[in-house]
Amino acid sequence: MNTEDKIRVRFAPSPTGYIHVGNARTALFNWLFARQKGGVFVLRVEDTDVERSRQEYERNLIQDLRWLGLDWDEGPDVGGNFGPYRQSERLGLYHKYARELLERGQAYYCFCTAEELEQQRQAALAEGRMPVYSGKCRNLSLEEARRRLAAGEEAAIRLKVPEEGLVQFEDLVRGLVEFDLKLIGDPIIVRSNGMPAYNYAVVIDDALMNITHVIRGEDHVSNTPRQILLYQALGWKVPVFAHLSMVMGKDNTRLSKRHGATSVDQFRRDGILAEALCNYLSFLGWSPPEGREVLSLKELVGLFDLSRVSRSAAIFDYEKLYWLNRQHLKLLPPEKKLELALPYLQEAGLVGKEPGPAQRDWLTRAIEVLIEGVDKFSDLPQKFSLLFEFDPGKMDEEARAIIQAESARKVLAAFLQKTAGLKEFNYEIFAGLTGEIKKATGIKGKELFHPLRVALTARASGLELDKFIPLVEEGSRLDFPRKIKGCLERLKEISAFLNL
RNA sequence: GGCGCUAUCGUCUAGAGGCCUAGGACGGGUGGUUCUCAGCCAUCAAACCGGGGUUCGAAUCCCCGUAGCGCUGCCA
Repeated sequence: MNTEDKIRVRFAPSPTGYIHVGNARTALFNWLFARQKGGVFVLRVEDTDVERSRQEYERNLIQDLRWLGLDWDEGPDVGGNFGPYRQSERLGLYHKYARELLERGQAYYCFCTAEELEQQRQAALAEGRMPVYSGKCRNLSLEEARRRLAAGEEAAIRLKVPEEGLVQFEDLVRGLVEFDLKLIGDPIIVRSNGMPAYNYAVVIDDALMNITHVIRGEDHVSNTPRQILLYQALGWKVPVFAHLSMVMGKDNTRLSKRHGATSVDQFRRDGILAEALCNYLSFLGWSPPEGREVLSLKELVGLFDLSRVSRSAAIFDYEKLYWLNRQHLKLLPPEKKLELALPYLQEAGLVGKEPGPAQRDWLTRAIEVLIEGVDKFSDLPQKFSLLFEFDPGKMDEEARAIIQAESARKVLAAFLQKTAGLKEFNYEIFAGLTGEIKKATGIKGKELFHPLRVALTARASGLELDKFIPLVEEGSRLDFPRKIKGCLERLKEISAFLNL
């Protein structure tokens, strides 16, 4: 394969805030396609909207994309042979080709005012027509236009589009799509403030950057004919298009803050794994050929297939994302879990700034057992409260009921009595004692263990006691910011609480 | 309003005319795992938008309707 037909795709966000999962999905699909085909992935920043674009947003964008695990071969931060990669730095290019179109008579200056245009638009809408530009300035000569410009008048530049005919293209996910030229009208390519219009800038950039496949959201389908017309006017090769369906919220409206976390940044802060998010995002409109669904980024690259992308909109399902995250969590080595969990535990005030080896070792084991069934890292501190908190006064109804049952009081009295003089406690002692109580009272199983669980944890449910007891005992000897109470201390408190 | 796109379990989807008694996954229900919760395992319920064609045969192709979404900017 020579460089001429090497696949080149791009992700071209505008830096107007944090990156949304819908856009992240588009970025991912482009990246997967490029990586699988041995192509080039380009990052281009579309910052021509002076009103909304902000320099710092570009940093967020890059940070989010990198966090997701996507990398680009060319972009504003890494350079490349087709730069610059910020539209604001390509203004000269847009003007150059606009001039060419003007001189060839394929574009013209339009002096119509915004008010004038708005009036026509309303009129068209009222009559049920497609609001198409009237063509008022279409036949102004370039000389006259330049005279008026020199005299201080402002003008936008419009592309001269054939009045009738059909524009069609073969969309990789949608098949043949066609539009009637009568409904298109002459689009503005350069605004009167000198900035390029979106539909113009993308074409110049995609063409100059040798983009072969334009993979983007479905909301661009209606822009595509105008862009194709531009390619044709410039005599350039039209790329292949693939339009991805929209991502919706639970109520089938566009995904927004109302629906919960929607930005990549939010998911990262919630403690969702990047790989799980990519895995989930890949299922929005695509499905793997075999049944296996828990897939690494690398596996995704191998399996991805644009021809398997579905055409209908997908609703973002947090439950499935969490499930996938749990699956990816399980696959992580213990050290990695500790590394990722630590900030959340520190934030919650459970762990100090630099935990020593003993604490790290203990935390690693605790995380290993507590992370079962946890959706995301931000839920972990709550789980840790099982170890760090013990307050009989805060027991819920269920726990109280268990501990106050007739047989429970019997078990507890016996257990408390046997542990009264103990200086230390561990699981072996616990197991020995419960054996004795079982023999002495005949109480066993749930009746025996459940009250003891409540006595030791002040909760009705939690870790298996053979895991819980060693963790609490060892944890109580470590110097955490929030002291962990040992079992004997807990028993003393529960004894006082129950008045036994 | 116009134009475009879409339409399979609650959700993501498989399905490219007979392999469909419509498959999988999430979520839900039930049972098991002899301390709980979780996890895990097993199991159940759950869908082809409606109407016409085409065909020996349609979830799959065509038309109409309906619904949803997108676009309809000198935003991107």
